[in-house]
Amino acid sequence: MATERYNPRTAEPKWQKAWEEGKLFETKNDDPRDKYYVLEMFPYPSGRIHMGHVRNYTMGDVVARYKRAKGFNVLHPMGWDAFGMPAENAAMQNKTHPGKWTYANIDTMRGQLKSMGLSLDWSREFATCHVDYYRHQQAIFLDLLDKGLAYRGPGKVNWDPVDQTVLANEQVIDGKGWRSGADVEQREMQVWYFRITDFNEDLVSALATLDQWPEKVRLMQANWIGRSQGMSIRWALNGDNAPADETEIEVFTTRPDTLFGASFLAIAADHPIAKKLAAENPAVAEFCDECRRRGTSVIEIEKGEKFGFDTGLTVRHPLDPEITVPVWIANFVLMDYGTGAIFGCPSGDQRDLDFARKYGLPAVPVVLPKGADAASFALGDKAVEDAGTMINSGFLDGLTTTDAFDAVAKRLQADMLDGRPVGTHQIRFRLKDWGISRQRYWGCPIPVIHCDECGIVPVPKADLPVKLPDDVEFDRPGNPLDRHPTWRHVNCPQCGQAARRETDTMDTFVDSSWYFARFTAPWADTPTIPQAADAWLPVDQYIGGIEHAILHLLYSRFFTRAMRVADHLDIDEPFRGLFTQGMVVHETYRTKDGKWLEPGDVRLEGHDLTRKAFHFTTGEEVDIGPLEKMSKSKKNTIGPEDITQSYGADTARWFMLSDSPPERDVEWTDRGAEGAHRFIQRVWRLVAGNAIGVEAGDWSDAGEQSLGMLRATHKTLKAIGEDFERLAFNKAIARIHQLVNDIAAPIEAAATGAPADRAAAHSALSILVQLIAPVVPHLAEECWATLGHEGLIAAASWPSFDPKLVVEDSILLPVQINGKKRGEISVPVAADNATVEALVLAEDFVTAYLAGTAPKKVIVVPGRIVNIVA
RNA sequence: GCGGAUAUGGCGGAAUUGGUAGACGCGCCGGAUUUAGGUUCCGGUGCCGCAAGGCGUGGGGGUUCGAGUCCCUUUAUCCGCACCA
Repeated sequence: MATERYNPRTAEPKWQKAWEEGKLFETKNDDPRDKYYVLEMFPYPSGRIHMGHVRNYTMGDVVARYKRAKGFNVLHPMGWDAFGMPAENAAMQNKTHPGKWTYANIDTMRGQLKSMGLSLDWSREFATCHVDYYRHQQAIFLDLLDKGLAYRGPGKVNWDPVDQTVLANEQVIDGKGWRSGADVEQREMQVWYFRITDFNEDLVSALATLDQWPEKVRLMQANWIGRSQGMSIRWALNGDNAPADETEIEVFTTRPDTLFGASFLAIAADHPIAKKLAAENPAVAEFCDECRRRGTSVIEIEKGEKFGFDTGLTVRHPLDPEITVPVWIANFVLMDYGTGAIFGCPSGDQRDLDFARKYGLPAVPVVLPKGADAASFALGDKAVEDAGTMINSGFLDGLTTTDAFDAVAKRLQADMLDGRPVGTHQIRFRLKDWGISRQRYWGCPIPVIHCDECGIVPVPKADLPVKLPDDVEFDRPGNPLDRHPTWRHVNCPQCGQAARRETDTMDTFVDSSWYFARFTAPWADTPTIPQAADAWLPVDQYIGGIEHAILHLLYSRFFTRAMRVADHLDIDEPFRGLFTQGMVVHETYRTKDGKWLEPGDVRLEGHDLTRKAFHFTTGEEVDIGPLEKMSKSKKNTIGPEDITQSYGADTARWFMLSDSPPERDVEWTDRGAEGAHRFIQRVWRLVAGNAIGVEAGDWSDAGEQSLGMLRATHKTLKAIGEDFERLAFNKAIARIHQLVNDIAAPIEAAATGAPADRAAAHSALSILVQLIAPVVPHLAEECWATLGHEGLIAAASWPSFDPKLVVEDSILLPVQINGKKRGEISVPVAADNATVEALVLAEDFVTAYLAGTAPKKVIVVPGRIVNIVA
């Protein structure tokens, strides 16, 4: 009798209901078992769940279900990173309120996630845009203000002069405002900062403790924080034409050894001296404005043309006052880095060399590269950035670059300028303080009040929350909080005089910098319950996209430290294990006139190289484009419901983890999804088709074929546990395929055999179902019940492998002759090298090769390989 | 520009530490069953060659008994760069 096909459309909702009614995934804080906290980066409620989410949350769910089966008290929560710009854009476009749009999206997406069968604790769900969340964030802000970790200072923003609004970098397209098209200006204003640089040394050194983070991410963070050792050197300005009160320019350098190669000083357009010069000289002002117009993002500056302006000022060389060096303003020098001034050494730095060549500044070689001839060496188009021997450098000549560094340091620390050393050793960081002010509505209001009498006054904690007003309009650009008729007008909490609320809201990265702590006690009327946070944290396994490798993860690490200062928790690092998963990509389709088409609009014909695409309705031939991250703009998205409705959530889950290693991109293909579904049906046939014959029992008397089947099963069980621990899902899935291939025939034979064989088949099938349960939980429940097990598999313990069943007594060793495989030999596992060597040399194919000559050497790698050098 | 990564059959990929390259899946070819098709089952499938055999992990060079893996060099592609989340 043919087994009926497994029907996910009826099975999946049934088991989801059973889990929910049994409250299987609701986690208690007072559970005595060991904790395990698995967290996926929570989603921004953009509208619908996409395949990237499915992949991310499936990975987390496999870990959660596996760890739960292993006996841990697992915390696996879900929430919404719900503040942000897209909600305001939607509000402008659709004449709705950002909150309404956001909460509607959350409802949709929650439903989609639930249909995925994720083992989430929904009782801890929250959205960061809800006042019950952001009121606590305001409390934390006040604590940080109190501890000196939040402050207000000058900052630069993109200003759209037509829309009269601040723009995000994303909203600046080729230097123009995205809506107005106006040239964007850089404007300085007072903004709020978090003092992340207070922790820069710790943030970089503690990276060494994060041994369960990808090496790549740790490196990216270290480079981002950018610790560098060097010297701060003061250059005395030559007096006659220097601006008032300016006597020197301080420069930070990591290469004081190349000081004799200095041919100019370059300062940033925002350097105080440049500003003073600009105030007097329109040509300087024009040049500085031009620098600001070119944009300030690193990428624009580094890629763009380097240009400079000769100020006419000169400075005296710190090692030889006879030498004077001109001072330029240059667009590639940033006020944010170091001191906002550099000394240009054309021979030792490619950028400086290009600059010197462009403006006819001298370029004298000071480092002789290793192996170069001193007499003939000349500087070409390439600067010498590597170590070497000093030349043309006065008292440094002949020293190595390292020794020259020390010699210069010694000298400059002894030399005095205005009673202070000319040079001092310094450690500098590239990391800047975190600017958190956003001139937007849909964010957490910064809880301070500006009073003409008292200055900046924190909102008293008793007055929290500072709630966002609901009655706002998005009919024009700018921050609705600024033009709200009443919201900003309050009395000063200190003096009672009329005062103004801060209308800046916080960067949404603040919201996501502590949500993982909030999940440990989301009901608390304080930001955290410190005991709960300390018990659950750090997150044991955090999973998310590599795009967050720097900002979100660094901010969270900072926030954890800041919250410790404010006594909200007491841990070192927020995330013990980190995994960064790859994207889900899909082919793109465009008509000949360049319009994007959805996969559903396209009909594919042919195979591989001959493959062509045609527009479904017009029949027009369509260009098949490259694999791209699924995105609305390129219309190459596949929604999870497309799959769940036809194949079920398990198919989507299985496919998302198949084939591609989880850290790499995976391509969504219909064929792949079909393959995943085929496998699900295959497992169902194997289980349901044999369920009548098998039953639990003693299999110790089972036949050799049945025991072989159990050996294969237990070996796989052992290996899969290791795969899941390492998040090697693709390998686990390959192994499960292999196992099903191996045991399908023995199962069928055993199911109609002796009681011991039928018991063996029952045992093997039960283990197989448990192995797939973390990935395809609905199918596993259906199979589990069909095999006659009581209770839900979601609540069952992970099986343990039988050590007797995973060892072999003989092993097949490959035999190489001169490094080429020529045959195999079966040897006892216990055999020593001499025995193996003797056995190998007696083999026919070996003696035939050697033809009577003695081998030069025989290498036996126990358990691995034998190589004969003839 | 700076920083980071990747490269293996027709395709996605596997190969714990330097030890059988191509597991597993997709696709394709052949067969069986059913047949309206799909499904299902069995066999084959790196390349060249009739075969013996040879060649094969982006290219070039090196270390080693042995290299996808280590070293040098080179090419191509991808990602991040501080107000997108």
